[in-house]
Amino acid sequence: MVVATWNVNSIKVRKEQVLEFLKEVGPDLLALQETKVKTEDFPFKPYQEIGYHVVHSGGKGRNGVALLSKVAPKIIKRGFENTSEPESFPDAEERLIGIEVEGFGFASLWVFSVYIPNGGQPESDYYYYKLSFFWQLKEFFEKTFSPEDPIILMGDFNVAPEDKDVFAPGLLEGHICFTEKERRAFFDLLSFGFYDTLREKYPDARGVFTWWDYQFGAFKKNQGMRLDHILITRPLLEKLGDVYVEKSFRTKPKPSDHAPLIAKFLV
DNA sequence: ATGACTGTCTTTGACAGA
Repeated sequence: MVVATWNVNSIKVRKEQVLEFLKEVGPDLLALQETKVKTEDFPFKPYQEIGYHVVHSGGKGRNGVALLSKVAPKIIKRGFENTSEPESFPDAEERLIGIEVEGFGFASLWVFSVYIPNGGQPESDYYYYKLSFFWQLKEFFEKTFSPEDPIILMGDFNVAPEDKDVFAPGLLEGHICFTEKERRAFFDLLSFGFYDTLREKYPDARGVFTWWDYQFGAFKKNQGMRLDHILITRPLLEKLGDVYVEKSFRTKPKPSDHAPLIAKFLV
């Protein structure tokens, strides 16, 4: 089983690149974020034609999450369910989508694509919305699942968890996506029972990033951040193979500012 | 000159992204 996550920064602009990725890498499951389209405008057809089931949840011009799967989804979930204050997260349906599939040795495997809010300026209202989104997401998993359930939660978390996840920790301290509160919120989510696949395989690796600013020649200098993550529960951990960033898609003409992150499992 | 950002819509500038 091969799974991948990719913030495409507009599916309209990246439609062909996603098709190319599916043909080259052939993931069983692909999570997309920032599709930036209403569901009726999502280009389902090219992906369905090469054998993928596609579910999408999004709004006009911003946000938007999708899952592409070789296996047909049994159940689809959009946004938060069973949480204490779902009305406080009006855009949750554009930021979280999940499917239940059967296969890869699992009677029930849940797969989620998530796009955590960026947060704007640290300490702003939007920043606290981002932190609350993390807490609500954890509560969603606590109320809906057990850490013994096979779950893959992947997407753009807009947090670089540790110093080794950014190119210049001193320079970026206090910068959005790298503040202490955001990093705590990320690890609090992990405490549900999630494992960060990249760190399980490469605990000490430096310079492994998934996002590079479009400005300042950042990609060329590998001045990036590790903001995209594939999280898994324990039943999947023992089957984890390699995890890597497919940087080639950041070098193509008109790239997304994020590169795909891929995890392979021995099932 | 060895760098220059890229999407979207309320579109020809503002704004969000990170």
